[in-house]
Amino acid sequence: MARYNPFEEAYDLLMAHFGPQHWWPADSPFEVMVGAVLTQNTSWDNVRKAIDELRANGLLSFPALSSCAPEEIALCIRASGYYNLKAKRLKNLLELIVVDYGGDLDRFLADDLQQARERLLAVKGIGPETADSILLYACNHPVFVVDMYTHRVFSRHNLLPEECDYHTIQEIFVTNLPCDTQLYNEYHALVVRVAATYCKKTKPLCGQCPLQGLNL
DNA sequence: CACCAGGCAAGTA
DNA sequence: TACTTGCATGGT
Repeated sequence: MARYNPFEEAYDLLMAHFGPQHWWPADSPFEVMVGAVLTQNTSWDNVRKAIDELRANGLLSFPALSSCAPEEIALCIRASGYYNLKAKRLKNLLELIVVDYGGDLDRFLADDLQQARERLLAVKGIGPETADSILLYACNHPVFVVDMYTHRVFSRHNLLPEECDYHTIQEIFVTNLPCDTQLYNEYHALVVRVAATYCKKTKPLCGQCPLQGLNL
């Protein structure tokens, strides 16, 4: 039986402090995919405004967004920043569904993890975090999502080195945690929550952080 | 006013 | 390979 380790302990502390986060904040897998692109280096408040605007224009479905010109998408997602770039990235993602899955979103959602991840990463504008967010929160694959917050929170608590790339961080977590979609879902959401609450970039340390209770 | 926010790709040397 | 730059809005 596996030993209790700091990464499991951190999860228990975060869960005890914050409770379940009920991620991803979206009404459908397609909305998750759109949000995953829009939230690149962008606050969720701004992303929500953009998504609301897409919804108001009836564009929050694969067929609707597919038949929409990038210029019109850009207008809707203005609030999320980088709007021309992200309109193009959304189009690239939609094109993947058309080319590799015959325009059938459900086929993409049901594809196996390795193939779906390879294909996502081949899309211009989809990097490791965006791909893994889609795989976990839209497809329900057991993928541990890493982001800036993951690195900041855990390096500050000396559980990760200062210099550590995406794949290395991901490996550390998956080798120290059971492979479980629901666990990974809740874990990443809790990391975002604790970072937003107690681990801001400008504030070096916070005594209120529940991870201060880590027993190392 | 400066800085930050759930990245990624392209350019340079 | 390793470092830099562009992309852009809205909140603090």
